[in-house]
Amino acid sequence: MSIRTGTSMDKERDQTDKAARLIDVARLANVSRATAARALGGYGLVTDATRERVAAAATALNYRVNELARSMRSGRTLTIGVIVADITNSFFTSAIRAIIETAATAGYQILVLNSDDDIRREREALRVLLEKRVDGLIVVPASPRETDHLLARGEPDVPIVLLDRYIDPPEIDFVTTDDFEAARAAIRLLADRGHRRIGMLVATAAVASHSTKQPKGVVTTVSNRVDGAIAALKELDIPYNRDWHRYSRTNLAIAKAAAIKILQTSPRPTAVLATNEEMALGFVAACGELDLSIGDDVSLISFDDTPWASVFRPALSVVQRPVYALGEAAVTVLLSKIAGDKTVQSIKLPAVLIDRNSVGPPKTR
Amino acid sequence: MSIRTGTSMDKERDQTDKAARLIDVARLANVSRATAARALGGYGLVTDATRERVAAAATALNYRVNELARSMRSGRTLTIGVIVADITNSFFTSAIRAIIETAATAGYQILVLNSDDDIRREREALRVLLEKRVDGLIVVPASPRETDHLLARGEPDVPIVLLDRYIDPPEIDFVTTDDFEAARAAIRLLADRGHRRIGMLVATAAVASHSTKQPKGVVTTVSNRVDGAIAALKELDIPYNRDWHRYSRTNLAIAKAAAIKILQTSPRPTAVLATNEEMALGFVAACGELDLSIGDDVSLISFDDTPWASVFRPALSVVQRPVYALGEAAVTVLLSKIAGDKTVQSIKLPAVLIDRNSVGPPKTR
DNA sequence: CTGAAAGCGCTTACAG
DNA sequence: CTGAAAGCGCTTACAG
Repeated sequence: MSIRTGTSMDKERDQTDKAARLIDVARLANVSRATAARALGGYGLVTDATRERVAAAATALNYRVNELARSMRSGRTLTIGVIVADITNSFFTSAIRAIIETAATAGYQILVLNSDDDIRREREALRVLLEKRVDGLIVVPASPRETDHLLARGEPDVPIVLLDRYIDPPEIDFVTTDDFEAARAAIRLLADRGHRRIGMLVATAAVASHSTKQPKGVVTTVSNRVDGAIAALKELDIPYNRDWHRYSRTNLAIAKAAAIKILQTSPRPTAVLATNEEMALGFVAACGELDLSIGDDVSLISFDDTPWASVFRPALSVVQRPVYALGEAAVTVLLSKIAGDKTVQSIKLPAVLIDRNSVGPPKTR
Repeated sequence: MSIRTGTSMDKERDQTDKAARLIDVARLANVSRATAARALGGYGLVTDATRERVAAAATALNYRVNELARSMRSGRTLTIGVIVADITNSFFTSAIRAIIETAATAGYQILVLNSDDDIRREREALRVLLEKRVDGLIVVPASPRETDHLLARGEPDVPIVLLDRYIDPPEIDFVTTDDFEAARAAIRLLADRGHRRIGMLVATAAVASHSTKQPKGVVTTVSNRVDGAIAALKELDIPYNRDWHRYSRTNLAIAKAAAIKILQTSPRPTAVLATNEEMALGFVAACGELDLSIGDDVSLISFDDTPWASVFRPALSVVQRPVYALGEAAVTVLLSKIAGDKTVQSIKLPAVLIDRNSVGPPKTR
């Protein structure tokens, strides 16, 4: 019967040679492949006796299903592809953790790729994920405009949800923070405390170093935060001073240089809003170098509540984005789309202001 | 000829219905599947004319190879599975980045899973990766002893390399830092600066909260660092004081509590070695709470050069592990094993001491 | 409740 | 240089 290899040392070979296949398990349990599959997969009808025999055979042979074959036949991989801008950024790693945990409860695995905020790498990552036949995609898009590859995913429509940022004609579902409101609230906090000279340190991958004017192709989180801040300034009749606003590449050294530029204007701003962890760090470093005391000589509020933000002296006042909820929501929306839901769901979650000690009253010299 | 579907609206269907397959491309280009595959894959012999015709057909149909099928047939997935303790930890994310970049140059993709330093989740992650038929594995093992699943990977021996930590009888290749020497050097730096009352804040997942005695099942990086530190103390004839040494779960609040315990002994240590980012942060938080000035009232040196370490005031003196080189080396070793190399290669890279401003002379009251 | 057969989409020998 | 055929390891209808 055993056509596969034939001779007497089958047992030994099974252990040392090749991974056991379903047919090996089936033979050992004296059933057909179909029955073995049903027993192992826990679907269809099988007698308890058969199920046990098959289970025992599988254990004996150290059988492990070949997911490649299973997926090919079933047409599903139970895998979600994720493309983030920067796997090294704590905001994204926290989001990834939320995605992994949420997806796991539904039996889905996660395949994470990095785009480095580079549209070419994003295209490449998308291609790879599609070739691996992921069942759905969660993408932090590198650009709000260059989106053809996201829109034309080829396949009979692999479901996709954008995370954190969205695209310009909002043709794809997204899950994000209300960045406009968050920035607006941050500015209002500064104003409430008496600040009238307010600057901004804005992180973006769209610029090589740092610059005073907004580069092209800036991502929605960036434009929304800037717009929200400017709207607040207008509402409050606070003048907008170009020299106090800088767009900086997301990089500590560059952020520091940009912050120094801002702080060397005269008069300098009495308070600054930083749009992410690197900008906050760069600002702190600049203050160290210029011997300015934060919360006293100059105030700081920044996006994202990193672990060190509360440990710093002074503890940093921050805009805390609901990162876990964001990742969770992205998966939930995606799973509903995978299940066939056609309605577009775009979710904007509110951020919360955590006021610690880096925002004091303005120091008037 | 066209058995698949038959009728006249084939073109339309190809665009809206199903993803194009190799056979669709082949038909459109008027060649066999074998030829189409060769043209697309860039292997075997094909005329330029044929190659171009096939390429045009592929583009026209928006063809994307099915990696599942390709892998099943070829027996390779060009994917490396990675299991890390904590995807949220900056040391591991930097290592992952190095792994991704190094692997990419050889055409390999990375599939990252998280174990949370939990042996059960590690087993589960391993199973998933093996079922997905990864070509190799890079694992940060959660335990030096519970290693049966790592040793018996089933498959005809899927290559594996351990990263950062290794297992007790060192039966599996590993790439790690020389933690013993690094800790020893850190202690010597403290001693050189005059410290004789030296404590240690040790991160470990093997304890629920914090404790004064070393828990069972501690990972090699932990035991090596502790051993290195103790060896240095012995060499220098510095007394070892149990109350100044704490094992803490890797968690900011717990680390802070543990640090407070250490700092409330009397006399308290004049310097402390922290074994990772969380411990350093916890120690800083504790000093803030107890109103102790770092580098003055008490000195600190810690493992891992995080972005904020140099921005803090005082800037933290740290043991900088060669994280990028570690990830790179892990991939290099793994690829050589995938290529069939049977020699065991265990690599220990040296760390470097970066002395900034958190280590001052001991303050004698 | 169980089995025989077909087929998922490729690539790999083998012929020509 | 190109093609016909087999087969990777499963699961899915379809019979019985």
